[in-house]
Amino acid sequence: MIEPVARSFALLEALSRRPSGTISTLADETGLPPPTVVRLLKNLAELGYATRVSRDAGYRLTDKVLGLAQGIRFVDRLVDVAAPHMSRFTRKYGWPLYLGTIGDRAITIRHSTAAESPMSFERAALQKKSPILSSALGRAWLAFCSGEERRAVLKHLGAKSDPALAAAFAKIRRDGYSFTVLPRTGRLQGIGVAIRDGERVMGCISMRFIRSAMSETEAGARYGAALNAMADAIAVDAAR
Amino acid sequence: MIEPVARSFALLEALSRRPSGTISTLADETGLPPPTVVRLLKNLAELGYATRVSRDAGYRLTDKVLGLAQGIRFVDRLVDVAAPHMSRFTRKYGWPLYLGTIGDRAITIRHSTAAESPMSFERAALQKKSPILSSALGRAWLAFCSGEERRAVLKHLGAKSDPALAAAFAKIRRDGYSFTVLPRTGRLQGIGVAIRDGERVMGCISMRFIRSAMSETEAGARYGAALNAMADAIAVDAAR
DNA sequence: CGACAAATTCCATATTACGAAATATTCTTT
DNA sequence: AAAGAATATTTCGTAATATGGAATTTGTCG
Repeated sequence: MIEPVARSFALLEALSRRPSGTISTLADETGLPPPTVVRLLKNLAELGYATRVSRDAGYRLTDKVLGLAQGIRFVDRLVDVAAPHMSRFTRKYGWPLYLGTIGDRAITIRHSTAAESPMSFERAALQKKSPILSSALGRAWLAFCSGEERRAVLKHLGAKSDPALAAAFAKIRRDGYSFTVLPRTGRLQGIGVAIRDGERVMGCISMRFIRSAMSETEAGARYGAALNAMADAIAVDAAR
Repeated sequence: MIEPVARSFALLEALSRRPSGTISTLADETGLPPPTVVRLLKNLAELGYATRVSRDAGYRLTDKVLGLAQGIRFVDRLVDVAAPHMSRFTRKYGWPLYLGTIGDRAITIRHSTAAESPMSFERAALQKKSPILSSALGRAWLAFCSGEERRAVLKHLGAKSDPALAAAFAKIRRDGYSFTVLPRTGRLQGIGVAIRDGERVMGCISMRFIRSAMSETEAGARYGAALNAMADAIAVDAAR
C-alpha cells in the first residue's frame, strides 16, 4: 500500500462528501495530522483535482475529477456488480461462467470465472467475441431482448426471417435458458441466461460444461433455475 | 509534487480514456517504467479504484471512481468556469467581483476576486450569505429568473406581492443590471448581473464599489455592458 | 518443443514523505 | 485596541519507502 496515494484518495473521498472542507475537518475525518493534510491538498491542487476556496472554507474538488469517471461505461458497472455473484456460483457448482454484452456483430466477453474454476478448459477469453446466432450467450440475448432489437440485430447480421429461428427463441423464452448450437463434434457446451431489467437485456451469462458430462436436458434441469436466480439477483443489484 | 500520487493520477487519466489498458500500453502513454506501472496499479486495485481484467487486457477503472465525482455539484463547475473571467475583469477594471447562487433564504457567495483587487475593502466573504431582496446579487437573480421561481422565492421569504417590487424587477430587466438597496449611510454599493442559460439563471455576479466613487447611473453606464458581456461569456463556457 | 514478448519480482539505494514542534495568521472577546 | 483562542502553515531531522535496472517468470505462437 502506497501511503501518500492511499491518503490522497482518502482526502478526495472526504472532499467528495461536502461542498468544501477545512483542514481541521478533513484531518479529523481522515485521521491524518494537519500538516499532512495541508501537504497532500497542496499537491492535489497542483495536480488540478482540488482548489483552495479560502482559508476558512478550505478546499473543494474541481470538475477535473469528473474527467476520471467519464470513461467508465455502463458495462464496467455491470461487471463490478455481477462478478461476486458469478464467483459464488462457480465456487458452489464448479463450472466456469462467462458474462457478455452485445456489440457490433458479436457478443463480447466482459468477465469470466474460468480462472476460478477447477474445471477450466479454456484460456481466459476476456474481450473476445462470441457469435450471436450460435453461442448460448447470443441466443439468450436475442430471445429475451425486445422484438425491435431482435429484428435490427438479425437484419444487421443478414439473417433472413426464419420460422425455425423464431420457434427456437420462443422455446428459450419458455425454458428460461439457451444452449450453444454445436457442430456434432464439439466437446464443449454452454447454457445461457439473460440479465434483464424489465424489457431491457443488460447482459447475458453462460455456463460452460463438457458435453459428455451431461445432456442439454440434464443441464437445464440442474442449473437452469440457479442461473436465472443469479441473473435476477445481478439485475436487482445493478438497479441499485 | 508528490511523485507516486501524481503518477497514480496519470495512470487513472490514461485508464479513463480506454475500456482497459495493458501494462505496456500504460507504460508507453505515461512514460513510466513497467515495474512502476505494475506497482502503482496493484496499489490502485487494492484501494478499489481499478481492477485487473486479465493478463492480456490489463486493468480497468471501477465505478468507485464515479463516487469521487458524485459530490461535485453544478455550482463548483460554474465557479471553475467563471473564475478566470472574473479575474480578468478585476485585473482590467480594478473592482472586486462576487459570484453567488441562490440558496434557502439567501444568496451564498461562491467565489470572489476581492483578494485580487487592489481596492479590496472587505475580507473574503466566501460561503457567506447575502440577503436576496436587498443585495445586488439577489435582485439580479430574482429579476431574471422565471416568474414561477420568483413567486416561489418571494413566498418563501414571506414578501407580499408588491407592485413597487415588480416595477423594480422590470427596470432591472430593462437595464440589464441591479443595484444594492442601501441604507442612506452605506459606504459600499454593488451592481449585479445574472448568468443566464435561456430561462434559467445559473448564478449572479456583483461588482462592489465605493459609493462616493460614482453614482448608480455612472456605474451602470461604465460597467453594465462589460459585466453583462462577462456573464454571457461565462454562460457560454458553462454550456461547454 | 523452442523462442519471443510481455508481465512481474527482486533488491540495493536514493529519495522523499513524515509529523512534532514552532510559528504565523485570523477570529473572538473584553 | 489589545490580549487570548483557535486554526492554518512552515520547519527540519529522520525514518520510511518508492524507485527502476536487471533477472525471472509467464504466456503465446509457429
